[in-house]
Amino acid sequence: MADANILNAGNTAASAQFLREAEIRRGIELLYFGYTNMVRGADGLLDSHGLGRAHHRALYFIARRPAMPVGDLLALLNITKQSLSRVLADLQTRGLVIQAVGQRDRRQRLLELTPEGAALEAALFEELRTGMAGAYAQAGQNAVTGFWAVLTGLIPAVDRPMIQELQAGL
Amino acid sequence: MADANILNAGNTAASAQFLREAEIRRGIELLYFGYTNMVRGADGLLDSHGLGRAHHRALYFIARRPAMPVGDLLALLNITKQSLSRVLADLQTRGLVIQAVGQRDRRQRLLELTPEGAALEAALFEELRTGMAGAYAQAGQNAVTGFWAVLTGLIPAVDRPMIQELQAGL
DNA sequence: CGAAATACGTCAACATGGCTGACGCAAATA
DNA sequence: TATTTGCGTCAGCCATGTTGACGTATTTCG
Repeated sequence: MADANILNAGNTAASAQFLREAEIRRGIELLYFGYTNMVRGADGLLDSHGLGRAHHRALYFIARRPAMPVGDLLALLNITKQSLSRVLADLQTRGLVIQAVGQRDRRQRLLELTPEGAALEAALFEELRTGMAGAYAQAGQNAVTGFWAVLTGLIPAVDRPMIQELQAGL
Repeated sequence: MADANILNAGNTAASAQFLREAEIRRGIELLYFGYTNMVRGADGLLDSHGLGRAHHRALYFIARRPAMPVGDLLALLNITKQSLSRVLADLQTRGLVIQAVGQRDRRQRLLELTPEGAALEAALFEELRTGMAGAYAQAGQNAVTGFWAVLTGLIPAVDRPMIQELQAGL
């Protein structure tokens, strides 16, 4: 992160060089292939449970933030409540997720994983963990820091607090 | 990249520490949000042309590798030819893509962008470029190198040559 | 207190972009 | 010449996103 200040301290010539199209395209492509390969890692396990990627995303975030209200999950997933409702209905029917009435605000429905849901999420996470841990180990800690920095920069500033809250204290 | 050797030279205790779950989850989440925000950047322009993300992916790769045979594009996109055929039919109908018979192998159909297709791809690329260039600039060159390294590690080794060929000489 | 806003659920219809299976044809290759 | 390869196509299905319209319980505000 400190590098940014050093490198871009008014050095527009170096910036222009640095931001050449080929380097941008390389980033786009690696991001595309890296992302799709990561999520593909869990497809087999999802399939064996009759679930899809949308279910995985919901399980993932509920595991990450237990007692999350439906509205917060909607904001993270950035989909409509109608889309989410199908996914949540599936998960509840299968006994993987339960809802509790909020205590502070009784209109809220707080989402929780059942023990079975937690077990499945853990198994799904393990599939992702393997790939990510391998990539981290190959690249080294310094690279991981850069990986985080660039990805953070891709997220609109308004959305960053939401994600920081997700990751806070973990 | 050299860091990896230094950091992981048989230091299993440090590795275990380094690969803690929280750091894995952070990577998963940033990769998810970073990827979705990047691709979302082009949605407006795609919409205004009546196209979707699948069309964008095809346009992108055809622009990247002119005269690419259909089979190569299928391998990059990792979808079925039936799925791709719908997308290519749309693009050809709109005059954005044309096919030429291969000279070496006349069974092949080599994909090319028309001038209109190239113009649209350039505009779509500009949407992505803005976001990626901003992230690169914020994070710094050193971070970008780490970003590439981690993402490369997420791609199965068998697939890497295909992507390197895509990026070769650019 | 009463009105308005909020959090959530639901029904219905539709679009996008994946998938499988089955066939056909022209061109290259064994 | 027989087989394999590269590509196209018809047909149907599935997962997951969308819009629009309503309903209900609860909270908040004037």
